Amino acid sequence: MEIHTDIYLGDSKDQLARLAVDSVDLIVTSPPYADQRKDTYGGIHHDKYVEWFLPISGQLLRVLKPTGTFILNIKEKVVDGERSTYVMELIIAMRKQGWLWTEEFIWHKKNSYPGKWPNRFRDSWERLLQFNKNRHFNMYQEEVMVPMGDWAKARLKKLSDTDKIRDTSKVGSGFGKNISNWIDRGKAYPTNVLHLATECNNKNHSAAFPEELPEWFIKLFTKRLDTVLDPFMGSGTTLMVANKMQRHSIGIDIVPEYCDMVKQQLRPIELYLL
Amino acid sequence: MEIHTDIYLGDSKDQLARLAVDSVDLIVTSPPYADQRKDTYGGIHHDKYVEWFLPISGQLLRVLKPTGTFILNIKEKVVDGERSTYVMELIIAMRKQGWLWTEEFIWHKKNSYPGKWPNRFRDSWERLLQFNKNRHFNMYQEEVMVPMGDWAKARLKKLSDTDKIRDTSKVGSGFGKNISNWIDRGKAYPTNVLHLATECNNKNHSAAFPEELPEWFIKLFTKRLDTVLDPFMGSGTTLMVANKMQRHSIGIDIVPEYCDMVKQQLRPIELYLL
DNA sequence: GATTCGCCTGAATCTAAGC
DNA sequence: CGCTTAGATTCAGGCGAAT
Repeated sequence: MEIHTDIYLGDSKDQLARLAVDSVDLIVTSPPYADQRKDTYGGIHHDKYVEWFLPISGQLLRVLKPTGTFILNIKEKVVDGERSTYVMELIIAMRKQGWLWTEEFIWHKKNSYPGKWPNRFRDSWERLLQFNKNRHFNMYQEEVMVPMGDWAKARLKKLSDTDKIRDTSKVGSGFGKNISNWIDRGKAYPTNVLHLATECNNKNHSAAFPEELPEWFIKLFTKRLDTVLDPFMGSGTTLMVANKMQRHSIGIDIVPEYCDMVKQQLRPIELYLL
Repeated sequence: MEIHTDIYLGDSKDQLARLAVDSVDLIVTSPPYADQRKDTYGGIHHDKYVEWFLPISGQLLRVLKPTGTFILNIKEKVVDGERSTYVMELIIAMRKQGWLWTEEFIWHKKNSYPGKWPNRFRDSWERLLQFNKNRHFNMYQEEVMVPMGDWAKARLKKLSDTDKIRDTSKVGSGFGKNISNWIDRGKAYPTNVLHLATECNNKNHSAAFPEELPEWFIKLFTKRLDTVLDPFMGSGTTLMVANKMQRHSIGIDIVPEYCDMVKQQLRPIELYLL
């Protein structure tokens, strides 16, 4: 039972063309945002971003399985006192390309970058856009259930009358059944807001992507031996997590140093699994 | 020192035409979302939403002072398995109309509506879009500062050498001065993510708008005797808060019952203030 | 061992100076 | 005068060392 990890060096668009149609279960990636990371990725201007990204998302649409999911981590920065609109335009353009814009998760970065400005607060959230090929896709919700907060215990102690009335009026058998489930497992389904701190350890690469983020989506949208793709691999956080979780993975990056580094880091994990 | 509260019954676009140019300091509103509230507001279809809203935002652009701010609470719902894109299109259209899209705050609704779906989690956030007429606008950041985390107290007990070095190396006199500020106030500036529960004890009006929401923006963007406008008043939460905070306010609603109700509720507040 | 404490830094953004 | 770069401002989580 071997876990494959393939790393391709080169431009995403070109390397993606080498992958087979309908071969990937989940794409999780954080591409270079507009006007950032000039040194490594060239820094795409916000006016050219949609034009730059569409050929890539076209390839992603090709390689993703019909039941698969594409998670895109992105956030527009401030340009000349305004939020840039390229992400809005990208969503609209990707829908025309054939994607379904299924959901937008919020990543609340609890430790956001400090700073003070006369007419703006610190930016402490990013978008996690979910795209799909079909309305029906694989989703394993039970895998990401979270422990209930104290509010649940308090509420369970004594159900108010309106609680009962309101819920039983909507679905005949819903509420009572759920309650028993809650007591059994003490867990609840999460929402579309994720609270995670950015990675803050002193490694060489800038991995502002905490492991919990890909981990959560890999749990939610794949099962063991599925295939995860990150076309902007960077320091390889997504691949590392996929590997640990017994998923096949494919990573692409244009920076040779990143590719080498990820290969280095994967070796010990593979040995450990043997 | 009398606080004015004006309530207009009728269609927003028409009633806004009665207001003077550059007369409002802050607009906070939660218009009917697309495909919702059919019974009271007619239920605007998501394909027609931009077309419906632009004449209203045009009037708002007219009545807002150059230093004023427009906060728009909105969230697209799911239509046929996808998030509707009308909010994205609205942002792009309003920029063409002359608005600056300055910021997007996230309202994290800690107690979101319960429910379970096969390929979707509960939606627990909404957009709070900030629009302005100019890059420079009034913002009173100190009014909404929040208590610092515990780490601050510990840190202030004894400043480490590196703390001083890091900051003094960059700015000659910066850090010592700041530290004293911190001691004085023990507070920090907030971020663009707001954590508020939805109002549970709401009465007749369908839109659950907690008082803390308009309160926060009124503190942040206005001072005493400024004017606050809500062109979709509903149950009048914004006006009530504005009144309590000694701001003039203007409310518009097409539903006579809401206008009557808000007038009723305002009377005791006015008496109290006298 | 459990807890505290200090060090470190992260997709920030504005203003002003430089070219 | 427009574009680019430097300087200034400022929180919170995580990790390792110390108690």
